[in-house]
Amino acid sequence: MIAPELLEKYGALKKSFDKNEIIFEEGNLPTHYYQIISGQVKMSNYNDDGREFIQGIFYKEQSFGEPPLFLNQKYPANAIAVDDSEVLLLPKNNFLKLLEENPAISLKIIENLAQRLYYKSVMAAEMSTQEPEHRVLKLIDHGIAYFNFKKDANGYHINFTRQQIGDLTGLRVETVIRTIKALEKKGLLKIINRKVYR
Amino acid sequence: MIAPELLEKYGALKKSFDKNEIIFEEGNLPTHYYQIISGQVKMSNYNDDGREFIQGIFYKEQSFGEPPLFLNQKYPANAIAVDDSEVLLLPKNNFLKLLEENPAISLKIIENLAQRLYYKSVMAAEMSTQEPEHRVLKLIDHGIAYFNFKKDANGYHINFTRQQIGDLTGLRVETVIRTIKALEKKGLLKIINRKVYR
DNA sequence: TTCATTTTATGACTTTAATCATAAAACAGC
DNA sequence: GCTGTTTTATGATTAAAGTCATAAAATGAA
Repeated sequence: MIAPELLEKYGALKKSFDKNEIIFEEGNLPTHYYQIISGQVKMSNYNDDGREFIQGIFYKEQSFGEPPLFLNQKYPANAIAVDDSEVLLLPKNNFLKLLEENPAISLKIIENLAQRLYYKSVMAAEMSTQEPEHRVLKLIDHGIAYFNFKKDANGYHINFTRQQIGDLTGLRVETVIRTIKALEKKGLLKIINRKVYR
Repeated sequence: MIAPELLEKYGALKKSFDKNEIIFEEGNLPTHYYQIISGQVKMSNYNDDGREFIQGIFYKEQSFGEPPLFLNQKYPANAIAVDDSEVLLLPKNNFLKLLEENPAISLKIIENLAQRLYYKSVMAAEMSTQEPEHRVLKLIDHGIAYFNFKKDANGYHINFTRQQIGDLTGLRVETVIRTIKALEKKGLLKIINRKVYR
C-alpha cells in the first residue's frame, strides 16, 4: 500500500466502479497503477469454454495489476469489481517517477510482489498434486492469513461462495460443496446455516 | 541479475553444488540471496505421497528464493541442483544493505519478481481449467520465451524430459507422453528420435 | 564394454472429479 | 410482497486422467 496522499501528490485520481464492472481486460497494455480505496476487486481468466479461474481477490489499501506495468506486457487476466468499489488510478509514468523519487516505496512493492508470489507458489503446488480436500483447506487457511475474514464466536467466517472457492482452486461448485461437507464431517471446519467457519 | 562483481563487493561467496544436491529446504528460514553462475537449479515441492511439483527451473545469471527473504517467511519449496552448479551466496543482511545503497537494483528485483508472477499467473490459469494438450503447449511456449531452449533446423529443441514437463504441469508422465504424441499428430510440434521440437 | 538406471513407450483398468439433471433455500430488485 | 436470480444441495452417470504392469531404447557410470 502506498499512502493515498502521496499518490494524489503525483496525480492519482479516484474512480468508481459498479459491481461487476470491468476495470481492465486481459490482452490490453497497462496504463495505470491501481490501488483500492473501498470495495473488492478480483483478477480472473476465462478459458475457451467460459470457465473462470480467479487469480486473486483484492481489498481496500491493496494494489493489483502491477506486474505487466513493470514488464510492458499485456495483462494476463481481467480485473473486475466484485462489489461497488473506489480505486485510485495513477498514470504509469507518474507512478515510475514516484518510485524513482521515493526509494523506500520500492521495497514496499518488492514485499508486496514477494507476498503474492509466495501465495501462488503454495497454491500451484496444491492445485497440481493434492486432492480437493487439501486444496480447499489450504485456500481457506491462506485466506485467514491474507484475505479479510472476520473472526467471531464460531471461528473465522470464510465469506467466499462455493463458486468462488471453486474458481480459486480449479474445482467445480458441486465438488466444492461435497468437499466442504466432507471437511465438516471430519471436524476440520463448521457449517452454520450454510456459512463456513474455521 | 545483479553484477557478480557488485555481489562480491558486498561479500558474496561462490559455492559449488553437485547434481541432485539440496541447496535449501522447504520449511527453513532464508539466510542468503542466491544467484547462479553456472548449471541449473529447480525449485520444487513434494506432496504427502512423494509426488513432485516443480515451481520453476533457473539458469545462469538468474536468482532464486528471494520472496521468503523479503518476508521473513519459511521457504515454500526446496532448491535442488539439476546439474553440477556454481552459485553465488550473499548473506541476507549484506544483500539488504546492497539494495539500500544501490536503488537501481531494486527496480531489477521488481522486474524479476514481476516476471515470475506473470509466469505463475499464466500457468495457474492453464493448470486449473485447461486440458493436458493446452497445458503442455503453454508450458513449452513459455519455455521458448524464458527458458534456455536452443533453436536449430528442426525448430526450438525443448530439452525437458517428459517427467519434468509432467512435474511442471501437474500431469503424470504417461499422460505427458500421450499428450505430446497427440500434439505431434496435430502438427503442433515435432518428435525427432524422441526429442521434442517446436 | 558391460551393466544399472533413466527415459520413453503402450495397453488394460480403475478412480475420481466433472457433468448433467433437478430442486430447495436465500437473496436482491422492483 | 412478489419475482427472478444466485447459491447451496443431492443423486446418477460419464469421461478423462491416473494407475499399474511391462518393456524397449537410451544414457551414463564403472
